[in-house]
Amino acid sequence: MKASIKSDYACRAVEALALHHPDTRPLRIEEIASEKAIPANYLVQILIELKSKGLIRSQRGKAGGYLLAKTPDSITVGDVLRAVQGDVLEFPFLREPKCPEEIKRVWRRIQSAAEEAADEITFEQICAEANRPSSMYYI
Amino acid sequence: MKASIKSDYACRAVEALALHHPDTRPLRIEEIASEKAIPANYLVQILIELKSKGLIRSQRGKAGGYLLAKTPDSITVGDVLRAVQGDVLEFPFLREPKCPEEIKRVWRRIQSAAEEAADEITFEQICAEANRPSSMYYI
DNA sequence: TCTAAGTTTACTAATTTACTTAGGAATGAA
DNA sequence: TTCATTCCTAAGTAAATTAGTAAACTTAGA
Repeated sequence: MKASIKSDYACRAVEALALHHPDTRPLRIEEIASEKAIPANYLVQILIELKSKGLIRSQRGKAGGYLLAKTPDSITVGDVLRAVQGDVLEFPFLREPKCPEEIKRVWRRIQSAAEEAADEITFEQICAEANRPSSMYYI
Repeated sequence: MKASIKSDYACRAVEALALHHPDTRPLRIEEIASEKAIPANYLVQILIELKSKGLIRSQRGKAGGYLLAKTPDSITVGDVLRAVQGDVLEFPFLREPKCPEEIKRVWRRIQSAAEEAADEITFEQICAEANRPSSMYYI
């Protein structure tokens, strides 16, 4: 099971918007892209998906750009992963009748563990860590 | 993050060997393949990987086949996933310097949650569930 | 020495990933 | 109303991965 860089880009982008919050000036794609080292044309597609899931909102035209649609404490990593992937962790063979039931239960347990971990982390927490010197973790 | 069917096949194969345990007659690839509905030629490659990681062992020649190399209670789902994939859950961008540290911490938390869940499940437990009628789960 | 098993390597079609490109549509200012 | 600036949408694509298939080889027992 390998995570795609798309999830990483999505979280970095939401982090950028969360760090900008509650400023009401929209952030342009180019600003997010250069700040977070994400290819701008790829980022567009990710932002569209995040928008369609109601996590962020956009403003067109001059002085346009992106803003969070909710407060950073009400957006979790799980929300972002579900927006850009189907699920936090997907097990396509859960719908496969040939997969034994006791093995399906294994996959569901791992799926729940990952999902619960992702749903516990909000972007408010991530922003707090970003603003804190890293040396604090070693005290 | 989508799990590949290879992981599923690997767990089904180890389950077959665990259910057969402690019988010392080796199980042939064809037996495992037909019992667990896995393409035999693909299963070969998976069994080789499990063998190279020391989870199962093989016997060549006539009356050859596969056996567990350890007892079912000492093999976890995590062991099998690490054998056929690099890791239970892989985040390639953890080695990417452009990924912010606070985001890396997010991935590590999800990774740990999935890994701990996978390491808690042994094949002895899976065999016990396989031998139990499914209706027991609803009592 | 025959034969039934595992072993190894190579090949491949289909899909997914991580983009790029090109143009269209909205917004606000001149 | 025109124009620059922004987001929006669709299509295309090279590279990698997935999920196999196939063929030749090795080993061990009868």
